[in-house]
Amino acid sequence: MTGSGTMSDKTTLTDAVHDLLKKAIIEQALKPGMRLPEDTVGEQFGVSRTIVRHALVRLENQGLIVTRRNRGAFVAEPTKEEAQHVFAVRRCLENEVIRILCLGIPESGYERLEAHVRSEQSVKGKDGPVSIRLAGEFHVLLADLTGNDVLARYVSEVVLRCSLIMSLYARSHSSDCAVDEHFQIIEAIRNGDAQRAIEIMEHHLGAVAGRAELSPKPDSIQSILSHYGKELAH
Amino acid sequence: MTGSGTMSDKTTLTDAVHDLLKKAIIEQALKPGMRLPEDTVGEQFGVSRTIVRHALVRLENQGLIVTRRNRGAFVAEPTKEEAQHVFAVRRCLENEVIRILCLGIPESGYERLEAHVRSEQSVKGKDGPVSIRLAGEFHVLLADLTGNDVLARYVSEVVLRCSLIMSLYARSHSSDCAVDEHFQIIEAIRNGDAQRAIEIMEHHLGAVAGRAELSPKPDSIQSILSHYGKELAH
DNA sequence: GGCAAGCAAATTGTATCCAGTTGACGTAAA
DNA sequence: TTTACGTCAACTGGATACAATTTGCTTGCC
Repeated sequence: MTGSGTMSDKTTLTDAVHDLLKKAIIEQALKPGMRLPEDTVGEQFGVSRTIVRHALVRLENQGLIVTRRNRGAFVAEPTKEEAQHVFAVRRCLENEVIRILCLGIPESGYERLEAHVRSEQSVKGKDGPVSIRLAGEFHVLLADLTGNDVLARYVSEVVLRCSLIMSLYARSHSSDCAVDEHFQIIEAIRNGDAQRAIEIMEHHLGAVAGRAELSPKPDSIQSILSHYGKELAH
Repeated sequence: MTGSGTMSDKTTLTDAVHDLLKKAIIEQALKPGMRLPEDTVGEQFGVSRTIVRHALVRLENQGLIVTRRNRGAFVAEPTKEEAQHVFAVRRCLENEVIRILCLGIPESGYERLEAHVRSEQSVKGKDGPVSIRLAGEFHVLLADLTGNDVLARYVSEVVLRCSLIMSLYARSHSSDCAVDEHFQIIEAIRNGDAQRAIEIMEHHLGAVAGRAELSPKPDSIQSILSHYGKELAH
């Protein structure tokens, strides 16, 4: 994460719990569909339900969990349809990022990018969850470099959701977001060739999405059971 | 009072308060910079601080308010820089919407769009706030028609923020989002000419943004006062 | 007269408490 | 054996109560 320093003095408890849960979800410690009772979570972190609830509200807004009335919170299980929606938005946003970066990039940009990719390489194939998280953070870093906070925030959200999606549907986790392609993206930006940079990014995201088995058909309970429903309807 | 409207049966109280505050902000009943003490708001709506807090968290996530630690919540006052960021993201997202719609649009789509624009016309020049809200909702409706919920949600957010921005910086409210242009957009989509549709949308959003006086320089308190600070520093 | 320290009011941050709802288990009847 | 019903435990939705922090004002000193 960007600011992994001491967070206890400036941020509120809610923020801390929120970050922890987010990380746990991304790193698949909390698997999709898993229940998140407020009591249990609060007990685990040593805070009261109030805090947990606030954190859950935020996570829901980010699409990482879903809540059902009087039932509580569950780690989101995006349908394949929803997953495609997220990927579509991500492509759109990240293309914009590339477009902006090709127009100009802060001095320290390349340094930070390359440093990040190197750190990705260092854990490549070793720690799955951390690898996934770092891969995502590369894209967030790109978005940050645009200087557009709004854009960066949305990119961050969709990248996170993509991580969740990949944990559900990806065939192989270890090689997510091939590091080579990250280098290629940096290079394309350095050359200022927006057209080519976007092509690479599209290919890159396509590869990531392709690693997930997102058949065009949705797989929601409703749509699955809709085929069987007729038998009962008679 | 809880009473204004039948909201209490399906949606949760938090949702109701959230919607009410959102509407109040968009319609400029709550002006940028205005404080939103939890007690006061809760008292006004007849709910406790707990509910208000949840609503505020959501509003903050949507960028409509900002909160400062131990200070409370304030209606957001986007700087001109931030405003440009929002507009940039909006352009990006809405172009994607157009692109998708040009590939295909639900049967009832044109009907709903035209009905909406007609309702826009009916209040044109009469009720400022409502007019602004309807104008925004046209764009949200467009996004909804893509069938991509994630995209629709983000569009909804940036449109809302744009409404807030316009209330801060727009020279003239009444003619926001010229209705004619909305018709043109519908027509372009009907023709399936994505290129031209995007052009129109770009022009349309450009016109909206142009109506706001967004000078390229940021206008944060710091940057403004930095010019005056010298006199005191001597 | 201006500045700093200190006190008091207001407001948020957090915890605890009560009530309403949901799902599950167990029991009884067909 | 299966189905229907009734009870119950667990949990969330919401409200209230307490603690910590900030702010504005007052007071005293330079």
